[in-house]
Amino acid sequence: MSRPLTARQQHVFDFIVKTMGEFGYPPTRAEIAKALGFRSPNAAEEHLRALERKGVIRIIRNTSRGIRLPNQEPQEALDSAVTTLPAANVETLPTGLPVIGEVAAGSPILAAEHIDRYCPLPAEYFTPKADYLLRVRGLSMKDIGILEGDLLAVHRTDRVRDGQIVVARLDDEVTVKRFKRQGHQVTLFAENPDFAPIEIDLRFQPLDIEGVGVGVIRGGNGQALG
Amino acid sequence: MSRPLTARQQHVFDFIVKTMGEFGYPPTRAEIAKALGFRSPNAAEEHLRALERKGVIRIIRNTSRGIRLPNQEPQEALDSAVTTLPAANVETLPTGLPVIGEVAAGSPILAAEHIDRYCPLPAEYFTPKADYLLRVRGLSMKDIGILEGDLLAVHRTDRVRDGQIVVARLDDEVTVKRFKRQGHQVTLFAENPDFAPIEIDLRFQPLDIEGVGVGVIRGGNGQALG
DNA sequence: GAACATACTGTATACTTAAACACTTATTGA
DNA sequence: TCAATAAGTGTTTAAGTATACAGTATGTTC
Repeated sequence: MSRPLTARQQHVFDFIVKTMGEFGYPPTRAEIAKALGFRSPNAAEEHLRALERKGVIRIIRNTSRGIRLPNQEPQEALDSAVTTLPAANVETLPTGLPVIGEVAAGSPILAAEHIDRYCPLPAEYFTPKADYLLRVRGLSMKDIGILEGDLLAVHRTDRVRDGQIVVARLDDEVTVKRFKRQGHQVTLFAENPDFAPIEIDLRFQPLDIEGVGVGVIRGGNGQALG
Repeated sequence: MSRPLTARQQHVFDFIVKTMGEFGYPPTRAEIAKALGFRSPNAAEEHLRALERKGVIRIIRNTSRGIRLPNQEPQEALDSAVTTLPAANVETLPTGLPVIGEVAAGSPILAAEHIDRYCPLPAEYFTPKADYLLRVRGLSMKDIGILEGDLLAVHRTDRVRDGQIVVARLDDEVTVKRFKRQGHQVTLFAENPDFAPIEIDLRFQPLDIEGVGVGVIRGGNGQALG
């Protein structure tokens, strides 16, 4: 661990947290300066650099309000907002896990029109909890028993570990693979000798991790087994 | 209340929610345009105006990333949503499907002492309906995606057709195989080259068919996927 | 058939913001 | 006492961003 924050750095950090809680987005340098009484936005800039060096925030370069708190987990609250909001908009009150079919390019997985139906299984049946069921296309994961048409239970997160089965978005296509990372280099392994691993250099190619696989369901849609 | 969102407006809204969950701050007009495939940031601007008119977001004027979700407000609402949903499920789901672990020699499958627990899924989720879930031992069916530890949903019947996945009792052992019959001769095929088919002559050897496989569930008992 | 909303393309402009550079002052530890 | 760190002021600039204005096309409603 690095050194603790100075009193002034703590003030800046507290203001960031307070702003994000109050407004839903981080402050600018100018806003920090005004709140803390600095006459120059550069004072805020240098405080942010110090906070980043000490690991309590992350700065996204050249991005307005590009401040992230790695410690905080807004994932849960916002995730449930995703799943409850469509329910509020739609007249029906579906229970259970949404089943996601085809995912159109450029659109988020949980968009309402992707939802085929609901599977009457509580999210907590799986650990960590499942957020949706993704209908699997292709046989690239057949060697670990994930076949065409299966429903993959997915827990939404972008924090994944080596060896996990991940749902990733690559060139706007959603794919299921085994994840491995070495520095900038990510390898997505199929579990089928007919499919080559996919290599991604995170510096040049974007990779969105949609979640990790936490379960599989086959059958139940009228289709025969085998 | 105002009119519901159009499909496209829902896409934009979903992207905002996703971005806030993923990065901790809302997107810019340009980021929305890029994600949704617009060539002009003005398309995003006008969608944001529409979303604000319909009350699902609030726009802070002349502020970068100045988008707020009024729904995101209270921790209470989200917490109660989380806590009430499982409760609703418990009420609606009476018992669910019994999960059968080890089956002792000489005893019927559905004997009470074999029941590990219950899976909160209605029998009718599968077709034909499932009567119980059998925990699979061994990898003899791995080529059709039935692995060690999986739960095989079983419909109780002794009328089976060629090619079906059956639960059979052979020498008081319960086994899962693919069924094929020619006159007196029954062949039980494994789906794994390491296992040889089992030949049974019904005139000399008893074969009890316990049921047919109608589905598979993996995960959900705390075990990791993959 | 006119009026209106949705859903965009394309361009332009002014404000917002991040971030570099130059410099000052005080405090701390070697 | 020297060097490093913290905590600033003040200015500048390029990039990021919101937002207005002018169109086009396609539906839906009265």
